[in-house]
Amino acid sequence: MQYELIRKVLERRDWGGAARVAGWVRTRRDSKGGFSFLELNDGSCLANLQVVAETALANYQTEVLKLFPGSSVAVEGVLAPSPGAGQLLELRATSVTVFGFCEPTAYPLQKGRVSFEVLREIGHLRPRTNTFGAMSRIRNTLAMATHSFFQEHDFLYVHTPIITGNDCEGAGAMFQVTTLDVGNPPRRPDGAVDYAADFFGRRVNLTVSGQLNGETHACALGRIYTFGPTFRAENSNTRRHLAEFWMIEPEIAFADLADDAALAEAFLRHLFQQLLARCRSDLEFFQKQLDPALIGRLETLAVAPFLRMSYTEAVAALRSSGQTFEFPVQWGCDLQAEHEKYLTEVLAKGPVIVTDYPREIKAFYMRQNADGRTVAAMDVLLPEVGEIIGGSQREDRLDVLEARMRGCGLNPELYSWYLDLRRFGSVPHAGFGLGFERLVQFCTGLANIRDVIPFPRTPGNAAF
RNA sequence: UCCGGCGUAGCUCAGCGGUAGAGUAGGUGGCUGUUAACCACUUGGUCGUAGGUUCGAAUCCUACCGCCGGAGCCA
Repeated sequence: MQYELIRKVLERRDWGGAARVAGWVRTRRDSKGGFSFLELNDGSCLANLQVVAETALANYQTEVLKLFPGSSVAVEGVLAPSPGAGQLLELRATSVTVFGFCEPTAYPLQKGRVSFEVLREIGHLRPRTNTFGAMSRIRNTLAMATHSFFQEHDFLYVHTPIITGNDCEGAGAMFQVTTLDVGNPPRRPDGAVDYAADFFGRRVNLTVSGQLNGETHACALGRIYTFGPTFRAENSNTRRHLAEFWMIEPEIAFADLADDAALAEAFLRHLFQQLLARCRSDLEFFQKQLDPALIGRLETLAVAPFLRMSYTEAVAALRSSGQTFEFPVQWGCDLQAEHEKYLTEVLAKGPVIVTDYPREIKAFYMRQNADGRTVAAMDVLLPEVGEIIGGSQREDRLDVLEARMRGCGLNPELYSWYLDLRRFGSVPHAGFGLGFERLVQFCTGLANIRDVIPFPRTPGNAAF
């Protein structure tokens, strides 16, 4: 690499040593004392490098004075301690080479604050801001920490399909994938679209969950996880939903719900620890800008156990809370956002793992408990963000699962491969799905999920 | 999809029936080892779109579009 990262340069103290960097100008301040200051950022860290460019440079008048925010340059120079406040060192330029100028009247990222709403309209430029730089580094660290956690615990990374024929997974509306001419598709004699003529010879969609596929590998290889894109065609317009998001789905064999909850907690704890160790200055930035309690909360969660309660206990706690809710709490009803908010933000003041939900409000594949009315399900709830993990022990008894599917109006014949896992050497197993963007939200304090993914996909919006 | 709020200069916003404003960014000049630099002057707008009410609409009404917040769906 021809250029040294600014993050590395900022750690140096060898005054007089040479350095060569490249990056984008954040601001320029001119001094008639015979030089200009350039704040240079290359994305390697939050901090900028202060470059001192003297009028003696051959291109000072012709080029340096035309470096507005957004311009790209390479700078060669000599490291020196900085006499000014605000930075320890500076690079005294011996040459400034311009890659590209940046027209200030046209470039939307000038020095002042730009709102998140405006930044969403310039998704191709917002990675150049402090906020998106910090978010991107945190997102990267959380992704790598995900792999390190599972790899260190002997999980296999399994790639489940993006295109799926599982047309009744029940996790939400799906995007259809087809090569047929949608304006004039082939039709069967009865007028219905003839999907036998489609690319896969059947109707297929983008996946809403890798879980069913993941179970096949857990029930062969023991411990697996997936980490990939997931798609929901719901018309959701909230700060917590995306049509395309990334989900982490571990699946473990020979495990029950308690093992599943313990895994979720250990995983989250590892993520928080890694983040605190590796992204300190980015976290400090978000703490200063968005949430004064951010780092303290992560530090607590990196060591403290999460509060656990059964759904039945949660309902009892809500009913005796003295709070008036818009939706009255009753055993059997799903917990509303206001209820989850009370549990996490008032009762626990932190994450809560709620287990053993009523069978009727949960998915068909969740294992039925001995009480006959609940299933071995769990949700991990976070303050502000809401549900970040949904998981369960899977129903491993063939007859019980088939009966449950019929009860849900599903045709077991369409799931024969899934039922084979129970037919041939069935084992107790469990798993969960973690919404990666909601995790990034929680770890940055960014209120809107559209600001924690590079290119958000939401109803009516797929620009860039 | 439902409920509510908001669309005015590149950006952040004020104006809420009577000739379109401020800060900031940009330009010019001054000053300065500066750092949200500072001081003076200055460029910049079909007030989201289309109708309507009115002598007169950025301002009131209607519809549509977009954005934001809440709800539902969930991760």
